[in-house]
Amino acid sequence: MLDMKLLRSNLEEVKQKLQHRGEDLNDLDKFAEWDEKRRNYITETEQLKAKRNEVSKEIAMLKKEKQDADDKIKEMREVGDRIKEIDQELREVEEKLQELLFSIPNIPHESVPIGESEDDNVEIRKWGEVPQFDFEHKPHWDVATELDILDFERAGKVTGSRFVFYKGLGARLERALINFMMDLHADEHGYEEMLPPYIVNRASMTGTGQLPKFEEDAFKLEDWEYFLVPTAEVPVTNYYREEILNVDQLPAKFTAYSSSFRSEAGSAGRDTRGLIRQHQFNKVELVQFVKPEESYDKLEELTGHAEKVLQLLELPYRVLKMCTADLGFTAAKKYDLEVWMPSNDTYREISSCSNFEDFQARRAGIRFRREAKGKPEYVHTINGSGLAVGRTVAAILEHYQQADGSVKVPEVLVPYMGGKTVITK
RNA sequence: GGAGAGCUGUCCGAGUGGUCGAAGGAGCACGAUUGGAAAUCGUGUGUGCGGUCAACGCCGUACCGAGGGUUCAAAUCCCUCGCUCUCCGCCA
Repeated sequence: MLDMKLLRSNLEEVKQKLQHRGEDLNDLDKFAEWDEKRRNYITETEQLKAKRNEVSKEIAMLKKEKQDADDKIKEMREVGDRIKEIDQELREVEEKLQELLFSIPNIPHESVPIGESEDDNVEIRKWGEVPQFDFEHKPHWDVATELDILDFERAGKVTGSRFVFYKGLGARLERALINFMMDLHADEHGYEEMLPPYIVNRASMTGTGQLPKFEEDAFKLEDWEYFLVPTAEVPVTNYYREEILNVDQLPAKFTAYSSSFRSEAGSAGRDTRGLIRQHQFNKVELVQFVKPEESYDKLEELTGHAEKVLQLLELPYRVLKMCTADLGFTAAKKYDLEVWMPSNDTYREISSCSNFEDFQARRAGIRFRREAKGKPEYVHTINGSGLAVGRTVAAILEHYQQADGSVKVPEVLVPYMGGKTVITK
């Protein structure tokens, strides 16, 4: 959510900054009208309320002295009716205004490249060598199915498409990766570990920006105003919803493992095979609540924390700076980490690191105070995957496969795999 | 699932229709006192919105779990919902 005061004073400038996002902004023109209406209603109703409060005190006095107050009571009854009318109008215009505010995306940071599509994202660095294989190379789903460590078919029977069973050392590998990532972020990168609820309420989904606009992307529980989390970002960011933090709590850094659930509405037919696009996947998330002046430095730092996972796993990747058209609704700036995926012969997204500035904080009411009596200010929130675990497994299976069909265990994972150095049949 | 109790400011806690943004206490901040500290005394100590101001601020309004209702007037009465606690049942 954007600052209403900013919209009030610089509407044209905001529109200009948003124009490269490729979003429909026609409603923005209504802002000035509704905002003015709202303020007029407020002024009017508050004046009447002041009057009512005043006269009510007089009525109390009169009654105490056993005097007649019928005239004043009658007058106030009319005032009360009028207040009700105006409040109703006010409520209606505020609803429209809020709907509008919730539909406006975040303003891109000045360092974000202007672009029309994902083709305009800018590669800013590359790490590692793209591998050459001297044997017939297989996609990860074939590697895994032959080793009997992933079972897509039975998952289709038990649940449906885009679900999977991990088995044996496959399940162990997923668990090893989760532990490895969590340990790295908790012990080396200074994040506090968190295990959040997998189900959240509507207010939380609204706080981080999934709702109201993207409800079709989420799994909603029937008969409940509850949603399966699409990412641990939602519960962890909302941990401090409607709170005022002390400045010495910042930066607050949390790393959380959770399963993530996405309906994948609109991506029918894409990545139908393998682990790349599942309705349920595991993810280790990094979330930071920071002071506004630090958020861009912290974004670089957090992105580095995610990159460190790929480096330790020795998986080649590149970092993309997302352009205005590919920022998503909530981010002011975003880096994607893409791992080389041999079966696709291209890089595939494995992490997304974003600075939301105060966009989420304003929606979720997360503030901090610099001094004991200072005015509360909105924090900045940043987060990133560190990493998407399923896609990491896919990358490992493809990069570490050997000619005989076995898969070597990356060195850093060996202790997490009970000492096993290779996955064989 | 059944029965009951509760939800008030940073915290504890009083308040069952009028002068209550809310007693009292604790905490915290500042000042006095002190060589320094403790103790003591004094002052202050929420947020949103609207208005006003160069600014400190000031004025108005709203907020006592959330939302609705009754009333001239609601922390206080009524309804719905949420959460917490206790007992019973069930259960990993």
